[in-house]
Amino acid sequence: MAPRKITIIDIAKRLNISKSTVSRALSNHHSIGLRTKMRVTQLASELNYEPDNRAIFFKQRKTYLIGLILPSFSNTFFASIVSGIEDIAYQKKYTLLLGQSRDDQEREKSIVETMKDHRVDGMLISISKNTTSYEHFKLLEKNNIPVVFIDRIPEMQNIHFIACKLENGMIEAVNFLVKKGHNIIGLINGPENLSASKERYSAYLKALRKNKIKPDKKLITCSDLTMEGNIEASKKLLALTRRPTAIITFNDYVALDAIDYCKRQKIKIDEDISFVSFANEAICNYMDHPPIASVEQFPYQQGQKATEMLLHILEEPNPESEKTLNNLLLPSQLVVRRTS
Amino acid sequence: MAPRKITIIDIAKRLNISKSTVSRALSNHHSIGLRTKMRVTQLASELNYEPDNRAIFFKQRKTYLIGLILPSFSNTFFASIVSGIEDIAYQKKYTLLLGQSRDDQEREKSIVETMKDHRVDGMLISISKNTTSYEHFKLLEKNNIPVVFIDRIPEMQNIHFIACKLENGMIEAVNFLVKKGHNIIGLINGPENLSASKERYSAYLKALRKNKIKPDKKLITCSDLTMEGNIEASKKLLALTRRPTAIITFNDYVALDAIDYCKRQKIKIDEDISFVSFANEAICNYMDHPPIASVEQFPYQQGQKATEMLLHILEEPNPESEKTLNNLLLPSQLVVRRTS
DNA sequence: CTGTTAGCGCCTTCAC
DNA sequence: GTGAAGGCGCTAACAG
Repeated sequence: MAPRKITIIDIAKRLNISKSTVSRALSNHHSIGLRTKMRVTQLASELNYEPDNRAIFFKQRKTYLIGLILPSFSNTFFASIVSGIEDIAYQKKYTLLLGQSRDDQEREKSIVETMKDHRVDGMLISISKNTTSYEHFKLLEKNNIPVVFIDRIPEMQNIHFIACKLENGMIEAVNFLVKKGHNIIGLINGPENLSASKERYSAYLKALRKNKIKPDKKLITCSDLTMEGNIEASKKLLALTRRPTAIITFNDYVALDAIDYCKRQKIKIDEDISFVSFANEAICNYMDHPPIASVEQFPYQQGQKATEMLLHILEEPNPESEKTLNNLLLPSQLVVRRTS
Repeated sequence: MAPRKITIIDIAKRLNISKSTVSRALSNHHSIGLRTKMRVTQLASELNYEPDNRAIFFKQRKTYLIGLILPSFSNTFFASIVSGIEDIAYQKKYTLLLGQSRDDQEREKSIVETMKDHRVDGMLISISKNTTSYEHFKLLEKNNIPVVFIDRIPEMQNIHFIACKLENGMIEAVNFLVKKGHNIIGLINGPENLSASKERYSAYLKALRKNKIKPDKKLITCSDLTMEGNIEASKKLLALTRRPTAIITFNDYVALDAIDYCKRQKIKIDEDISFVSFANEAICNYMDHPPIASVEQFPYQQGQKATEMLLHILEEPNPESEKTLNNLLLPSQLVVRRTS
């Protein structure tokens, strides 16, 4: 049991006044005499009195806590999301509760429950790539805890979410490569259950068709986004007799592993093969042979918008009956890297 | 005001029993009849009853919340610290409150206050590189909120902390370079007020002396760790008439900027100049010319140890009078990169 | 076995 | 201007 701290009752006793007076004095209520107000604030600071927010929030049935669950923080994409979220939340006096799912559905579930138990006012979630059951999210709905999903969205009805529209980025990517003369363009996609993968996939097909290129199933593969998976996928595409001259990857990290693999196989980057990826990670600018272009997904902005959306929902407690859905798709954008 | 949720009182009323009975039934107290226990749990789940942890913690004067403040999450060093922390905290049912100081003292201060207001049980802090006043940390002490500092430690007396001992790493680094034939070895250090910088500095001098190399002030410079600062520092060292053949940098990111600068100046990496750095960031393995060696600082382990330390303090509420100090210095370790 | 009561720290009517 | 009383949701000491 933590040690007791100074409360308004302690102050009241010492001053021989009632706790309500102390309360009012501290919150600068107009109907309190200047003298008592002074005495109270004086003593309060002497005793190092600190109001207990929890008691207040408790009464208000509010915590000013937002639960945030991401697969991981180790890549800068998610780190940027966090920054965007934090900047908005911080302004509005909300604090973030943090959890990494590690792409583990059970862990995600358990974190959701913990945060629910902490009575967070709302949640921001980017789902794990292995999440296939959505029971834990429905639990939140039951508990009237609003959720805004970010970037990795579950396939559920009636949810709030924000994501980056990948279709246009993928089309720009394909167009870019075609313009450079490529017509055998491979795709290393992400886990199939992610909506982000499905979106890339269909946009890829659409873009090829627009460019009158017949899709070749052999040129399409998936990775689980581990280094091993990335290398495995690269191996598969590069071993084809009809080898691609360009590959579009799920994100920059996949591309980096693929490029590394090529180098070890003495396949020359930007000559034998070119890479275009997603995420536009800044670290790639330090590479000698980064992907020549990358689709920017604006993680910082996604984080900001998601938070604004959530706060909007929180501040506007409209009746259940007319629950309005909030969702937003920011357009992505192909960024061509400066050639060094 | 958030909507009211089901409470034990609601259950008690419907069942015509007292709320204490409900409370006991729910927490599986031995002295409750099986029948009532059944009825209670039954109704509870029907009504989607969810206990309010806050009321419980409120009584216990505990929150199971740990405040975490880091300069940023965008670099993987801090991301690893977070992972280490989270893994331990998660096991012990503690949840993390998150804040980024952005290396801004005022922001750090304000986050500390917010977390104090949320009555976190304890805090883990890696201080901002611009923090020079420690008032906000003393405030925490006054409030009996224990703090364990991680990696970036303020120069205060009587604090708990964990860091990585850099002296041995720096000495290994210098020895390594000397063995490779270098005797003009530069240093790009970090902000001077960081203890981590001071430690590198004195270890650097010590190591040179051990190797009978006379230190040259011109070969030592500092960066504020921004890209501009890193480049500025590189410029300065490389413009020397007695140009270093090797440079040790504060961390990998500094080295990357320096290497980038060299390349643009047509200074050949690993021929004209070699780099050794700190942090051993995995991303460097993708580079064509990463620093040839880097001092591993074990951020994940630091995070783990810090959390264990904090939890130990929390669970062992020994009287103020005999407050024991906890601190730990993990040894660092020079890691030589595979040459590709 | 179960009910009553009190209290965690604060705010907020309602009185005077 | 100030005090008294009640309640937020829950647990626990004390009675039966």
